Amino acid sequence: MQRFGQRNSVRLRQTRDFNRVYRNGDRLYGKGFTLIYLGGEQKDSCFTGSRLGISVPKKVGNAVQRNRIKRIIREAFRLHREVFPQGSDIVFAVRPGFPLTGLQAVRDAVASMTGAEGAE
RNA sequence: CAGGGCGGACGCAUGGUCGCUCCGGCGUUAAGCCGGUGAGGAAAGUCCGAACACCGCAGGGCACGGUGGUUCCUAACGGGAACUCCGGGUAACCGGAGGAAAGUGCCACAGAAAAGACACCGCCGAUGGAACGACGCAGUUGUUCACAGGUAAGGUUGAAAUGGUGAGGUAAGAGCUCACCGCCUUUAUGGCGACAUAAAGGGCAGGGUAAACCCCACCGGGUGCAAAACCAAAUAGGGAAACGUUUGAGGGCGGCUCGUCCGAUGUUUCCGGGUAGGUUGCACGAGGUGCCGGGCAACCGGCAUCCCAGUUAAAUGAUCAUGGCCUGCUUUGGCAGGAACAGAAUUCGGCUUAUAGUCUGCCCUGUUUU
RNA sequence: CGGAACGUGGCGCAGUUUGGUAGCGCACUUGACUGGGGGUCAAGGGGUCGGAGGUUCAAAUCCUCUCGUUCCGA
Repeated sequence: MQRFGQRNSVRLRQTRDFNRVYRNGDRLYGKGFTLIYLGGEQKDSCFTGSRLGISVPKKVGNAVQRNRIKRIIREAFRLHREVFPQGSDIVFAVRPGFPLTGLQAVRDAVASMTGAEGAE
């Protein structure tokens, strides 16, 4: 069985990391969310893999609904990393009216946005 | 059996696989491995009260804010318990609570009047007065007037009208007098107290509103774990020492070693404050469970036993299987669907609000049977 | 974590302090002026005052709880 470890080092935690991605990153607009990513040569981290940050505004729902969205997105990133941009800092910005409730729905939505690079 | 009142408990379970936080162990470090651990009754709202930390502070008063039957519980509270009075309910039970006799304000419309009844329409006009008569010496008496005066019975209103009902009394009336009820005062008894009961007396003053100002009693210093403490980059600035100071470090203009201008603002080292960042604060506590004892109860005491989340762009998840619950279809089997409100953020004690459904204790009322 | 403001016809706002009639502008409807539109004039309709409970004779207004929106400080 293949292991998909995901420690905290693959997540964006610092405010300056978020700001750098927001300022210099490329954006992909999906239904109910936006994907912002910054390529490998621009990020100053020595870490080679991708890092993920999730942003869920308060308008989406109460704390239970926001936590559930974050957990689903994090699980999708862990199990289906091939559909996300490679070697980048990624911010998954959720918008009000986020329609995706299941793990597979998130994976398909991201795969259709990023195109053939991760669709296999 | 039906309806109702007051509570209490639970709020999916078990297992496999892949993951996450923290703790312990192994590993020189790292990568990692093994074991353990991980949301609630409201974690929510942030409406009160405290602990803790920093700042302020001689003492007292004012102002401001809060609380409001009594006694008790508690670290404290606007919380809780028991009791008192009032109101609601057949009842179990539920809800409310200082002062309107210190002062001020307000009470629209309607109504005579909305609070000091010298007021208005009325009623009376006994007594006094006037006019006209009767008998007539004085004077007595009748009628009328409604002048002085008496009165607050009645007056369509209004949410609310100055004790109520009945009788006596009167010119008409009036607690003017009486009976009952209400109210007030005093005394006695019971109770820690709120208050209750009884007796005697007063003839009745004192409309409502304090979630209007206010008065009385009690309480309250401010800010909050992003508090606060410790470690501590980069940049700028501060202090000290050394070097340098018209024998000129350094800088401006200029293409330039020259010229000209400014001129100790300079360099090095050290120190202190302190930002980003990190660590502590930070989970053994007014703690949980059980038993015993005290108390009507809230609660308190003793003994035994347990350790029970600790994140910081913020972990507690995903998926599969089995079982239980509910709903629909179905002859059983079975199939399909559903499972609420809601997520720790320094920590406790309360309050309030949200909540699919399940189980359960005590009590009240009605009906039936015995 | 702490604090503040707002919610009133379809829209934007007064009225809340000091409780008794809910008003203004735009919009809407009808009619007149015009051959018609626009415009003007006249008349009219439309509001559980965010929700629930309470105080009061009476609540948009006072008190308590609650919902939503917006903003501020660390």
